[in-house]
Amino acid sequence: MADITSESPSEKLAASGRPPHAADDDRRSTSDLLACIELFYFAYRGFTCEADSILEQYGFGRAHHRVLHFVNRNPGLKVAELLDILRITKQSLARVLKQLVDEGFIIQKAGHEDRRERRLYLSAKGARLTDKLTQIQAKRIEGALAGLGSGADAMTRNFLFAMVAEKDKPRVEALLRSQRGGSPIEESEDCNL
Amino acid sequence: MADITSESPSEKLAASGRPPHAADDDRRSTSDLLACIELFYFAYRGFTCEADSILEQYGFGRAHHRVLHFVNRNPGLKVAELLDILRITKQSLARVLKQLVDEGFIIQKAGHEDRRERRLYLSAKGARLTDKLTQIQAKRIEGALAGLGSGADAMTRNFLFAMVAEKDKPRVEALLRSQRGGSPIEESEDCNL
DNA sequence: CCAATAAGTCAACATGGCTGACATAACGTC
DNA sequence: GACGTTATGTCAGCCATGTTGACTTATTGG
Repeated sequence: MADITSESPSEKLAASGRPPHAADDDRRSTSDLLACIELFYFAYRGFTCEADSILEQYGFGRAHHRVLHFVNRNPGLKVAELLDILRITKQSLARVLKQLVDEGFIIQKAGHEDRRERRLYLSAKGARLTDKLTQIQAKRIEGALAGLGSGADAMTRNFLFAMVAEKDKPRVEALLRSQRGGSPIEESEDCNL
Repeated sequence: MADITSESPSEKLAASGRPPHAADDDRRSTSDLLACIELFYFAYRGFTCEADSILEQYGFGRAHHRVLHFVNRNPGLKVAELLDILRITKQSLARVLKQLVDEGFIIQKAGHEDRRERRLYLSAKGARLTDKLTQIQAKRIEGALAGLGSGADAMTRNFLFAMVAEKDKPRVEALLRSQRGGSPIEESEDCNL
C-alpha cells in the first residue's frame, strides 16, 4: 500500500521537489501534525457516515446511536450513568431516549434495589439495529487495521485512549474494563459511577 | 505506561477472572473492535474540546474552526472548493463565513483570472486565532504519540487515512499532498478540485 | 414525616445542518 | 451585444441536538 500520509524526506523530495530543510524537524514535523488534525476530522466523518445513513432510515440520528451503543455495552445502565458518559443534559437525553423507548428499541425497568432507578436494556429489536450499526463500524475499523502491520491494533487503541480528555480517562477506562471484564456494570461493586 | 486498552489473554484473566475462550478470536477480537468504536468517540471529543472552549470565547463554534483551518491550510481557497471539502451546503457555510469575514478573521479577494471567484485568506487576526487552535490540537496529538513507540506517527496517520470514507479519499489525498507539497492550491495546475 | 435523590417534563433558546427560491456579477459564446 | 452558464450571496423556514431554568413525581432513608 502506498503510504500516502508519511513525510519521509525522500518522499517529500519526490512528491514536491522541495528539499527538506532543518526547520521542518521541530520535534515532530508540524506538517505531519497538521496532517493528523485534518485526518482526524475526515476519519471521524468516515467512521460515522455509514451508520448515519442506516439510522436515517429509522428516523434516528447520531444521538440515538450513542444511546443504543452504550446501553448495548452496559445492559442495565442507569439514566444518570448514561448522562455522565455522554456529558449531555437530561433534557437532551430525554428527547432521544423517549423515542427509543416509545418505538420499542430500549426497555426501561425499575431497579430492584432502588426502584427510583430506571435500568436501560435493549429489546430484541434494539439489539438487531445496534448490531447492524456496530458491525458496519467494526468492519471499517478492521479494514483500516488490516492494511497496517502487526501491533497496529494495540497501538491504535493506545493512541485513541491517549487522545481522550484527561477528565474523561477514568470513566473511559472503567467502561473498557467493565466491558472486557465481563461483570455487567449493574452488578459490580466498584464501578458504580 | 499501563496498557489500558489491550486485551491480551493474560490481562483478561487477571482483570476479570474470566478465562479466554476460542470464540473471542473471530479474526480480530470483537471486544477489541468495540473498544475501538467507543474510543474513537471519546478520542474525538477529547480532540475537539479544548479548541471548542477557545472558540466559545470568540462566539464561534466548530463550524467556524473548520473554515479557519482549511483556509489556513489552503490560502486562496475558493468558496466552491471549501464547500466540497466540508460537504455542507453553501447556505450553511455562508452563515459562518459571513461572521468570520465581518469580524475580520477572513479576507475575501476576487480571483485575478476569474473575478467571480472569491479567494479566501486569513487576516493576521485570523491567523493568530487559527494558530492558537492548531497548537492546542497539535500538542494533544503530539502528547498522544509521545507515549507510543517509534513508528506510531506514521501508523496513526495511515490508520486515520484508512478510516476516511472511500469517496473522500481522493480529495483528502490531494489536500495532504498540496499542503506538504508546498505549491499553494490556487497555483497548482492539477489540483483544481 | 421529611429531606434528598432519580427521573421525567415543559418552555425557550442556540448552533449548525438542510431545502427551495431567487439575485447579482462575471464569463464565454454565438 | 444578447444570452446562457457559472460562482457566489441571500432570504425564509425546517430539523436535530445541544443548552438553561423551573417544576413534578416517585422513592428512599434517616
